Amino acid sequence: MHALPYSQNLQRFLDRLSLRSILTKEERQAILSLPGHAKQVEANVDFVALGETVAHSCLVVAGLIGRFDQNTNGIRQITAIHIPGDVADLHSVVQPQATSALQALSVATVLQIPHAALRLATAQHPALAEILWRDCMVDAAILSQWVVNVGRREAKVRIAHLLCEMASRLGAPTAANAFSFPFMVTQVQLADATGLTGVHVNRVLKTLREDGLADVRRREVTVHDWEALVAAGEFDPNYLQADIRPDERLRIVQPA
Amino acid sequence: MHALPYSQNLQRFLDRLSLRSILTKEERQAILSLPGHAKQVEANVDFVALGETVAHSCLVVAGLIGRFDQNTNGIRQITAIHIPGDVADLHSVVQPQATSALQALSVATVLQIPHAALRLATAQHPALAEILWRDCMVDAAILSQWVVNVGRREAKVRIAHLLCEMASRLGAPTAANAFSFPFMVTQVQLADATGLTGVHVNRVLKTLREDGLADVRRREVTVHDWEALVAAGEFDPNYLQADIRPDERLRIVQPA
DNA sequence: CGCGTAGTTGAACATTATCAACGTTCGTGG
DNA sequence: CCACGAACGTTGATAATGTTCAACTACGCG
Repeated sequence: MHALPYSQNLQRFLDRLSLRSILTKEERQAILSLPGHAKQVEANVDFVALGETVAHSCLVVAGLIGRFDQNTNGIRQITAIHIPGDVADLHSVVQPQATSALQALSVATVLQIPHAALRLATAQHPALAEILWRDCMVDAAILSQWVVNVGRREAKVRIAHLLCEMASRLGAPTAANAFSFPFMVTQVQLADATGLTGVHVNRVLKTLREDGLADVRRREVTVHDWEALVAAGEFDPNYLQADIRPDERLRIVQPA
Repeated sequence: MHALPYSQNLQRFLDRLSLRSILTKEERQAILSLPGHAKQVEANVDFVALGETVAHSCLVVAGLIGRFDQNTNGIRQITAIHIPGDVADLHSVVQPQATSALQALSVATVLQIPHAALRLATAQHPALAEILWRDCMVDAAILSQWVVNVGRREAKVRIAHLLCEMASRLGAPTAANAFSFPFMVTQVQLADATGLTGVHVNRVLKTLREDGLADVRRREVTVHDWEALVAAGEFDPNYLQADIRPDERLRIVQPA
């Protein structure tokens, strides 16, 4: 993994927070000063296990991190995909007993930030509690959409929706209607995220390709017609809360 | 609706918070002193609409409140069911623009608590921010299980799981293996919560009845064999985080 | 007693799963 | 740099699960 300068990893997290919250200079500095221990995590290995009590949260530095649950037959369901800049289990600060496992979708790097440091930061800067809380709620809004995706959309729509969501979150779509972006997941992982089987995902991807919407292969998504893909995926990016204007960004505790 | 003494509504919310957090006397008092405006909400009418910016959160006093999303065909998906004592949209304190609609499942009463009051309380008692944040994360853990339910379980298991979850959250299961509890939802709402059709829910409920597991009729669930229902629903109550021992309850900001 | 909502049932159909085989790509060590 | 094995992707045939449509029944409320 290309090692970014240490502070740059935290900068991405700060950027994410700043999308929805206003931070003072001191609060920004507190985020950027968080300590952390970089760790490489292998694909298909839990680095946080179900039921485990953790003492740090994992900032995604590179790669993708999935949140995994399963039914009693061991059939898996991915309930969240975290991208660089996300803290995959920020919720563990207030709820350290894991209710899902965490796994890299392909080899990834995370920065383990001790809860103690996050707690200290929120104690010194009370507004940070609300800012981190808000960050968790963005993930909850995404999760809510996943319920709809898996519960009330057909296979093709589900996959198109997931592709749209990931493209948007990764900041891939530009003015152009066609573009491509790396997406390091297998078809089976795509199936686990959409509640389908690997075989069926394969067939759906084929039709997306044949319809000229998008080509998903070799861990890369090539969108040929973004508008059409958005329509096929019934995608309305509003729930991502990613385009909140600066004057709409929230601040509950007023700066001193 | 039988009008509880006003403070008793907030007491149930405080009870819920106290299940997972330790509150000081002052913090308890701050919760109990929250102002609110009681409001009766009709079934099948959004009292919070998608995209609306709200200025208060709704504590459920009586009845059940559903969080509704839908696909572009208008087919609905219920992503959460809130019971008395829950604040259905506590997240709106930090994210006031609604990403789902709220509706009563049958006529219900809510207490609208102004965000301003909640903000003031958290400003005066910083630990409340973490306590409310934690409360939201309990709902997120439930939401995560709903993704699994809808994505990776068969119809009968889904419905059994939902019944188990609601029974547990309502505090219905006792030492006895058979009991009953009111559950004011229609079969179609059950379908919207599980990602099925009303017709299929009807058939599944019939088999649950024939198998001697549970009888769901006339807005009342009669569990005949709790253990068997738990097995049929692949239900592991751990994710509810409802049985955290007092010494495991969290407190980040230490009392002064 | 009549009307609207909710629940029930059957038959035909659609979507997705399952099973099984085969093809392709990628990474590793010789 | 090539060969090999393992993981990943592709395809067809068949089966299971749940949907749709349509009709009919039961219940609650005025």
